[in-house]
Amino acid sequence: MYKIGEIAKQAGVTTRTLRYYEQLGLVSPDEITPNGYRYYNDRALDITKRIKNLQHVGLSLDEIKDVIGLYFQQKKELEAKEKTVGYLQLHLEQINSKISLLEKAREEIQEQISLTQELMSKLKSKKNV
Amino acid sequence: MYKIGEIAKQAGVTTRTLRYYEQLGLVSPDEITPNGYRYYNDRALDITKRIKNLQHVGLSLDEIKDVIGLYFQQKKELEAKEKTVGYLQLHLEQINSKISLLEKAREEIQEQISLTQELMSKLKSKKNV
DNA sequence: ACTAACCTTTACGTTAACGAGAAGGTTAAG
DNA sequence: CTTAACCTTCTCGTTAACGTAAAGGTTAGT
Repeated sequence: MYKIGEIAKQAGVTTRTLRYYEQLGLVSPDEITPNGYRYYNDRALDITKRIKNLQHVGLSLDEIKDVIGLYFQQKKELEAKEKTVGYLQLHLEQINSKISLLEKAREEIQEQISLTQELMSKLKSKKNV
Repeated sequence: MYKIGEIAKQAGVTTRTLRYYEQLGLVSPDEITPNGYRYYNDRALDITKRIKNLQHVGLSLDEIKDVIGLYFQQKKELEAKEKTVGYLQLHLEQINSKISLLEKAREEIQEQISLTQELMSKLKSKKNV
């Protein structure tokens, strides 16, 4: 069990952020002692890291709320599995479309790089005459 | 030459957004007539679309401002090419790290999908006894 | 020349995702 | 048993990226 500061440090966020996530229903402490101290487990750390990653690639906390559970399914509940698969596939498409946007960008950048480098070598050969 | 509404429509943004981008120095009209009307060319449309894409994969307008020019280099200026290549490579790394985050997410999702589907088929075979 | 459908600037409003105190209680090591 | 380093709940502030009128000028088709 870790206190909030420990989790925050490991996940690279502030304690404020963790409480805010909790408020949004994204991550919750495993236990809250009578005096109000939050105690987390490793799972909360993983979730927090994943939230950060998804956020970093352009998802809002609101969108993340809809999908974060899909990453950390307990293998117990046997109901409504079909729905789960549906959500997973939707999310997969979302991810894939972002990937292809980024890959397009990457191609363009690489093209610009080689174009520019060609230009530079032409300039250098002129200088070396 | 297109008026602002036309560009907005094509790019899938509002006119407000275009003026806001202009204010940030991201896209400018080709010409502004004496009465204040903005007239754009196709290049502005391309830029706007690219901005939207980059924004969609998690870059802020501030970050975009630093790189958007790299996508639309005029092949004229022959100075400072080395710097340009440097910036391009930095941006490329940025893109690549986002891609790998997304690919990790994708793998996890796919794993969850197959896990869940396995579970479902087990359940179905039980039912069919 | 009329009018719908554009365009302009100015300015206040909104949402998301926290940051930054204030005021005070808790823990853990020496 | 003291004290530094934690933790708590407020509450107000901030930045980004626009939205949304308000009040008025312009264009283009009939």
